[in-house]
Amino acid sequence: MRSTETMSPAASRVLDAAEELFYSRGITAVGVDLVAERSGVTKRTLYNRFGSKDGLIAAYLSSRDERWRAEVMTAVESSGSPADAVTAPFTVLASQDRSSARGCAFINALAELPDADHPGRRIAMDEKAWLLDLFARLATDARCAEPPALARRLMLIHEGALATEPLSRGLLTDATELARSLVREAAQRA
Amino acid sequence: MRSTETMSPAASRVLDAAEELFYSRGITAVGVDLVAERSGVTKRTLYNRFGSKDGLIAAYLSSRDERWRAEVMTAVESSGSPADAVTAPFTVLASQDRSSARGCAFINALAELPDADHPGRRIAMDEKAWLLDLFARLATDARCAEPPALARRLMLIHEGALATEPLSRGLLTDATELARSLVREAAQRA
DNA sequence: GCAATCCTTCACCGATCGGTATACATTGGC
DNA sequence: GCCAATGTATACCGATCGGTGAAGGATTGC
Repeated sequence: MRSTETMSPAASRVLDAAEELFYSRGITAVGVDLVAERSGVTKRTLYNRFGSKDGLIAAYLSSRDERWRAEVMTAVESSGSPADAVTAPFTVLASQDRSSARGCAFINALAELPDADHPGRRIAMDEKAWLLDLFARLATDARCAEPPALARRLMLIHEGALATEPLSRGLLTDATELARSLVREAAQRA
Repeated sequence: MRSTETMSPAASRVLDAAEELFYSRGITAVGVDLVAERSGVTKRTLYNRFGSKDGLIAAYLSSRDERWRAEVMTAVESSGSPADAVTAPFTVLASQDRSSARGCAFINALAELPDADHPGRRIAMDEKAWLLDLFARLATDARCAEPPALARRLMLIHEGALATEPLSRGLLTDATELARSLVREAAQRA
C-alpha cells in the first residue's frame, strides 16, 4: 500500500476511519460496512482501494508503523546524548496521549490475528524486531556493555509498559526509570 | 460460575472447548456454534449453562485465572527461600508449554474486549492486580527495599515476557535473569 | 411414583459478516 | 474530444453471527 500522501482522498478517509475503529474497538469486532459508513465512502470504493478486509488491516498496521517509526527516529535525533537516545522510545510513549488505555496496536493485532500467514501479523512482528534492533544499535552507539543483552532487557520493559497500559494504573513512569538505570549501569560497565 | 469440579459434565466439556478455541483463535473470532460442535453439545445446552457468549467468556477467563493462581501459589510455597519465592511467577512461565506463542490470555482478552463494562475485562484486570499485589507481598517477606516499587518493576518484566512471547524469539530467559538481579539488588539494599 | 435436573433434537429468528454485480457520474491529462 | 481513473448508488449473495422456542428422552433423589 502506498504511503498516506499518495493515496486518493477516499482511500485516505477510509484508512483514517479504519485506524480509529480498529484500534479502539478491535480488528475482528469492526466490520467493513462500519468503516465505509464512518469514512463516508461506498463499500465498493473501499474494496477497490484495499482489495479485502485483510488488505485494509495490513494498511492500517503499516500506516501506524510508519508514523511511529518516524516519531521514534525524531526523538532519537533530538536526544541530548547517546545515552539519552537509547531510551528515546520511552519518551515517545510519554509524549503520546495514551489515555484510551487500549495499549499497543501491534500487540493487540497479534492477539487478534493468530494465523501465521496473515499479512498483518508480519507487519506487527517486524515492528517489534525493528525496535529490538534499534535498541541494540543505540546501545552500541552509547558504548554500553553487551548491547544485545541490554536491548533485550529494554525491549522487555518497553513491551511491559505497553501491555500494562490497559490496567487502571499504567507503569510507564516506572518503566522509563528502570530503563534509564539499566542504560546507566551498562554504560558504566563498559 | 461454579468451579470446574461442581459443573455438569456437558458444561465442563463446553468450557474445555471454549478455553482451547478462545485462546488459540481469539475470542471474537470464535462463534458459539463452533464451541458447541467441538464439545459435542447442543447450542441449547451451552446457553442453558452459561447464559450467553459473554457468560462463557467470563467463565473461560475465570477458569484460567483460578488454575494459574493455584500454579503460582504452589511455586511460591515450594520455593527454597523467600528471595526465590519473589520470582516464582517466572518459573511458572518457564514450566508451562508456551510453544503456541499465543501469549497471555488476559492481555489478549483486554485487547479483544475494549468495553469497560464487559465482565471478562474485570476478570483480566483483577488477575493483573492480584499479581502486582503478590509481588509486593513476596518482596516484603523477602525483606527487599521498597516492595511496591520492586513489585511494579517485576510486573513490567513479567508482562513484557508475556507480550513478547508471540515474537519469533521470546524473552523469557532474559526476563527471569533480570527479575532475579533486581530482587538480589533490592535485598542487599534493605 | 413423581418431580426436578440435565441434555437432546431441530427448526427458527433478525442481524451482520465479507464480498460482488451492474450501471452511472465526475474529473483531469493527453 | 476522449480515455482512464475515481467515485457514487443500490441491490444482491451465501454464510455466519448470537440467541430462542417447543417438545421430548434420560437420570436422579425424595
